[in-house]
Amino acid sequence: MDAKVLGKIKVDVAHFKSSCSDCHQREICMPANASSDLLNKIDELIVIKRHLKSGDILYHAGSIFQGLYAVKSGFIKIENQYPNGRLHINGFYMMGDIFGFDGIAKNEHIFSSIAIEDSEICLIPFDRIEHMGQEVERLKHHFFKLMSSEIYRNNTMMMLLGSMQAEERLAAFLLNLSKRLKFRGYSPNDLILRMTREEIGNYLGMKIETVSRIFTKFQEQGLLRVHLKNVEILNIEHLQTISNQHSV
Amino acid sequence: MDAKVLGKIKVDVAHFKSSCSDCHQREICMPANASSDLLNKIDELIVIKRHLKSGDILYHAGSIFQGLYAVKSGFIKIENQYPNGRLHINGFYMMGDIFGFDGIAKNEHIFSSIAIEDSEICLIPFDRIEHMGQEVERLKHHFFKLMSSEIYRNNTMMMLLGSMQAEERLAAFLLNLSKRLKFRGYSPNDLILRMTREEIGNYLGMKIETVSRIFTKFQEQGLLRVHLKNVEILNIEHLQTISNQHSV
DNA sequence: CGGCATCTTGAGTTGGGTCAATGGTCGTGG
DNA sequence: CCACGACCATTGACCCAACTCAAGATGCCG
Repeated sequence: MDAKVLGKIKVDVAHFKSSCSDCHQREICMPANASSDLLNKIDELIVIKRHLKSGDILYHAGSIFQGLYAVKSGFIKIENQYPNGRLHINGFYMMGDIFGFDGIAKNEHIFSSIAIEDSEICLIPFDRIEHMGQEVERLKHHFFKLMSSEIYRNNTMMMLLGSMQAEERLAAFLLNLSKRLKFRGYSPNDLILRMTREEIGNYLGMKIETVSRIFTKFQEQGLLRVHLKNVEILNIEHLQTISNQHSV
Repeated sequence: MDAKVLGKIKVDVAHFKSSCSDCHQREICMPANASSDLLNKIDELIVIKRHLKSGDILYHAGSIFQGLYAVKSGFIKIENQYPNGRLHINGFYMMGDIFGFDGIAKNEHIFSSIAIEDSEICLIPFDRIEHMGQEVERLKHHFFKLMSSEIYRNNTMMMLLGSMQAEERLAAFLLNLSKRLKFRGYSPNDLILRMTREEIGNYLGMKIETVSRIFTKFQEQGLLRVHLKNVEILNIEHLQTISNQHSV
């Protein structure tokens, strides 16, 4: 592994410091507390960088757990295929996000991980971290925090799925994407959806037709300008109101 | 702390070895791999045992994170109060379950934890574990596994909330309770619900009237015998069919 | 025994699902 | 460059599961 690659990876790793996995409504971002020692340590850990094409499967349910993954570029979806044939998309991960925690419990993955556009992914071998002892304690602690955030994020999704109306869900989804893009230095108003309407619908627990209808409605209300995967947010405040409106 | 108390705690701790946090459909139970050294180690860690009365708050959103909790007896619900006033019950924890992971991310709790019947709880101070070094590596690893299981459990709930019908949800809920009771050596057919219809409804993303109607319907179909909080499962296979039926 | 919380049941309404048809976009290959 | 086909998105008409509102029933506790 040459210095240039190491350098690039170091950039990835920087995202660890402030990875904001999927914050809905409340902020759950990590404190920027990783020392440069830690970063060097991680350089030794991140051994594999993989390029995925859209549709490629990174791992599927049952694959042996090798470690966690950091998204360098692109978009990844995590989905769960149930024995009865049902499928649920668990989350979308973008640059700087870390995923793969589902593999820790049984040492094999429970979900599947699929690129929804061409992506670059770094593997962080977990067992190596686990056996490096004291030095990487802070890193481990960070993983605990990431998992805890994931649990919080999940709860937010449960809340969304369990008690929000379709319009609120879509508004929350768009605001979440917007926030994550802003966090990464992009415009919070110009979204390019990397997923299909079908995937959005599955993620949000609604049908593709409903997703489509609500996009149209939001556009008619002047909240968005929608053209297929390009979504421009015109009135973020109103969108916020919608995502919170059905109180109690 | 006297020997008797230590002894009692050791019993709690045994649940760690095979804690089955909330398995829906697929089994996610932990391998029984804790050595007795480890158990002794944990004895040193578990310092506080608390008795809670029904309705008591163990911690609430914003409380400083002290550690994880193991349920010795009773029933605990975890709920999340949103700024807009909405409330969502995240899960129910019973004897042998470990909860409190929501506090790790920000070093303060994000959810609230409330006893829904008189309960006994053991605190496992997390920072102490984090700073005990190599010896408790396996314990830490176990916590990683528990958190990973929790993430899986959450996903199952998302799936349930996002795409299952009311009858399927209630069937899945009852089967889950049944399985957890069986796992702990109780009859899988005689359930005493510790939560109200309202709490069940909130957890499952449906209204109290719907919960009630479905209980009635299941009873009419001869699947259950229901009398308030006492539920006897008469036909577990049929219940299983219902919870899986709406394939694709 | 009364007061209160919880649970059940009924009647009417509606959000979002289903089914079906059409329209757009993009990649591929002639 | 255009034409074809595959996929994706939109729109309309209809329907039903679950919600809302409202009234009663049941059990519990002082």
